[in-house]
Amino acid sequence: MTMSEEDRILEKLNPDQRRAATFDGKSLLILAGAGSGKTRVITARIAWLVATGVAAPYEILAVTFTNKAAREMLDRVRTLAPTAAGVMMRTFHSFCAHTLRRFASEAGLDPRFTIYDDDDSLSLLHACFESVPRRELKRYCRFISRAKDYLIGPADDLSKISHDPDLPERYRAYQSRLDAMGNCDFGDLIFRTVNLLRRYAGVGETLRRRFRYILVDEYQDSNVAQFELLKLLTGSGTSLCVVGDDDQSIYRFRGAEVRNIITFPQEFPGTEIVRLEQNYRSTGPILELASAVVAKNSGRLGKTLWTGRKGGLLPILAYLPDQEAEAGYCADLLSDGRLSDTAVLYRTNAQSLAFESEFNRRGIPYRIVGSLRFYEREEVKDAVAFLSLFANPRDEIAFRRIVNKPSRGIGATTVGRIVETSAGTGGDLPKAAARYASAATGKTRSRVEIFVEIFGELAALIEKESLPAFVEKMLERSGLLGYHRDQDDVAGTSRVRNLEELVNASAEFASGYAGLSEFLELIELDRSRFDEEDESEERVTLITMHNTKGLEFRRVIITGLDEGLFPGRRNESIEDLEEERRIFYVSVTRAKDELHLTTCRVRRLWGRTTFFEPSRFISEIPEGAVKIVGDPGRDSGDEYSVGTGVYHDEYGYGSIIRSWYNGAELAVLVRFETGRTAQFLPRYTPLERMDVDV
DNA sequence: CTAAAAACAATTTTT
DNA sequence: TTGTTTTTAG
Repeated sequence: MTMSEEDRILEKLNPDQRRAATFDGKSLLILAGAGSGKTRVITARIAWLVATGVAAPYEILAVTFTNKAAREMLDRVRTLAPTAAGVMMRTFHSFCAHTLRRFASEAGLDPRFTIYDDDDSLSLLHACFESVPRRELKRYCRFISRAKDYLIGPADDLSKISHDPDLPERYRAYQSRLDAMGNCDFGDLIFRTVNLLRRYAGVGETLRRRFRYILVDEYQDSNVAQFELLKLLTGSGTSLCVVGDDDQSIYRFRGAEVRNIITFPQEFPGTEIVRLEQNYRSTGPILELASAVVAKNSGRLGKTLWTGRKGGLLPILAYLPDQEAEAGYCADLLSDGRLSDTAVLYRTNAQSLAFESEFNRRGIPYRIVGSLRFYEREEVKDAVAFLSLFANPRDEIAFRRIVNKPSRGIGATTVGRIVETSAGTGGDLPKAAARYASAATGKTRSRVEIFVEIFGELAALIEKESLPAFVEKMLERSGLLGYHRDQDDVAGTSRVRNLEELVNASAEFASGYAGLSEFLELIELDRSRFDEEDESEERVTLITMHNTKGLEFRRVIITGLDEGLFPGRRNESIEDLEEERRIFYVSVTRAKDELHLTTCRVRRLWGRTTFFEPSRFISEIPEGAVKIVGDPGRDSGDEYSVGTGVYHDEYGYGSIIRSWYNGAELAVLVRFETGRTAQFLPRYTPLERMDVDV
C-alpha cells in the first residue's frame, strides 16, 4: 500500500467520517443521520482495511439489509480498492443460508433445502389446518414469524408474542411439518444459524477465526435474533462496527428492535460512538421541519443534523378537498417537466390509484416502486415451485402448487392421499405420487401417471442440460408455458415474457442440482434484482414511504397527511405512533431541495367517503416552518366530524370515531362511554352535540 | 373436479 | 371501491 492510496480512499471524508473509517478498536457505533454519507463511510472503511493491509478481504464480513444494497456497496468498494472485491458482502439472510448449506450436516439440513417466503408459509399453515380460514391463519403466520425474530421456538413461552391459546399448537404443527420437509422460512435462516453456533462450538470458532472484521449497515432495523447472531460471531479478536440511525427505524412491525442500537454501547462495553451529523442532502428548512417533528419522540439517542447549504425554499403544506385535488396538485407541480426529480410518497399502496389515473389522464409518465413484484407473480411462483421440487422432493407446498397446474384432473382428495402416501417414501412426494398411481385404478391412475412421467422425464435432464435449457424444458413439458400463454391471450398480460426473463436469469448459474439450488436461493432472497428497470426515461416516482429508505429526490411530495391514515388509526400505542413519526422523518429527509405536504379533507376509502382531520404531524410542525396553501378551515360537515362529543338519550355520552357519506346522507360511528359503538344518521337521530369532547 | 357465485376483508413488508 | 378466498352448483 502507498500513502497516496490511503489518502485517495479517505480524501472525500470529513473528520468524523474519517475517524469512523479508520477506527481500529473492537467496537464501533456509527450514528449516521439521514443524508450524512454513511454508505460512503462503510465503503471507505472496508477499502481502507484492505488497502492498508489491516485485514485481508476474506476476513471481512459486511452485512446489509438488501441484496441491492450489498451489490451497490461491493461495487463502490471495488472502485475504491480493487483488491477488496473478495469481502463477504451479504444480507443477514443470505449469510445464514450460506452458512447453513456449508455446515448442513451440523445444522441437520440437506444442503439443497429451499427457502419459504411468507406466502409459502401461509400455504403450509393452511395445509396443516385446512378447516381454518386463510385470513385467520395469516394472523398466526405473523405471530410465528415474529416469534422467530425473537428466537422463541414452538415449545417456548410465547406470551411475549401473543396470549392466543391456539398459537402454541399451530406453531408446533407448522414447525414440525416444515422441519419434516427440511425447508426453512426466512425466520429459520437466522434462528437455525444461531442454534448451529450455540450447539457446535467448532463452527462458531471457525467463523470467528475467519471474520475478524464485521460491519453491519441499517443496524436500527435488526431484530433480536440477528443481534444474538452478531454476538455469537463476535469473539475476543473481532472488530465489530455497526451503522444506523435510531430515528430511521421503521420496521418494528417486522420485529426490528430500536433497542438494538440504543443499548449497543451497553452490550458491547468500550464501544466508541461516532456521530455523523452533517447532512449533505437537504436544505436547512427541510432539515428543520424533520428534526422538529422527530424530536417529539421519546427515548432517542438524539442528534443535531446540520447542513452547510445556504438558503432553501420553505416547505409547502397544501390543504386540499379530496384525493382528486391531491393528485391534481401533484400533476400541476409536474407540469414544469421535472419528472425524474420528483417523488410522490404515500403511506399505503392503495393510495397510488388516484395518482395513476390522474397522471394517465394528463399523460404524465410515472413508475411505481414495489407494488407488483416479479417474484410475486403467479407464473413465476409456479415455475419456482416446480424447480423447488427437484431440489427438495419433500417440498409439500411446491408439490401442491404444481401437481395439478395446468389442470390435469388431480383434485384435492387425490393430492391429500398422495401426501399421506409420502410417509412411506421418506417424504418424497413425486415418489409417493408414483406409488399412489401404481396402486390406483381408472382415471385417477392415468392422471397421476401423467404427472409422474413429466416429473421423471425432467428429473433425468437436470444434470445433462445447462440450467437455462433445463428451465425452458421444464416450462414447456410441465405445460406451465402453454397455460400462461393462454392467460396472456385472454387477459393481455405478459406472463410468458416474465417466464423468459426467469430463464435468462438462470443463465449465470452452473448446471445440475448445485446451480439449481443457488438459482432458487437467488430468487427467494434477492428479489430486487428482477425489478430493475431502465432509469433513462423521464418519469415521476410513485412510492410508499417505507420504500423510500435510502433514496433521495430533488422534490418530494408527501401525500395523505390525514389523521387516521398517517398515522393510521390502528396505531394507538405510543410505540406505534413513534414509529409512524419516524416514517414521517424518513420521508421528509428524502427531499433535497423542495418539499410539499398534502392533506385531504375527504377521502374515498374502500368505496366509502370518509372525513379526515389533518394529521397530528402537521400540528407538530413549528410555526412558520411551512408555507400554507389551500384552506385549512373546515368548510362543511364538521358539525359531526371525528372527535366531536355527542349525547344520545339511550346510549349516553360518546364521541364520533368515524364519519362518512352514505349516498347523500351523512353517517357517523359513535363510541360511547359504555364501550359500545353504534352508527347513526344524524339527520334522523336525535344526537346532541357536546361543546367539549367527552 | 371445475367453474361460477357469494362472501369477505382491507397498513407498512429490506428477507 | 378492490381483489381474494370460500361456498355452491353443475
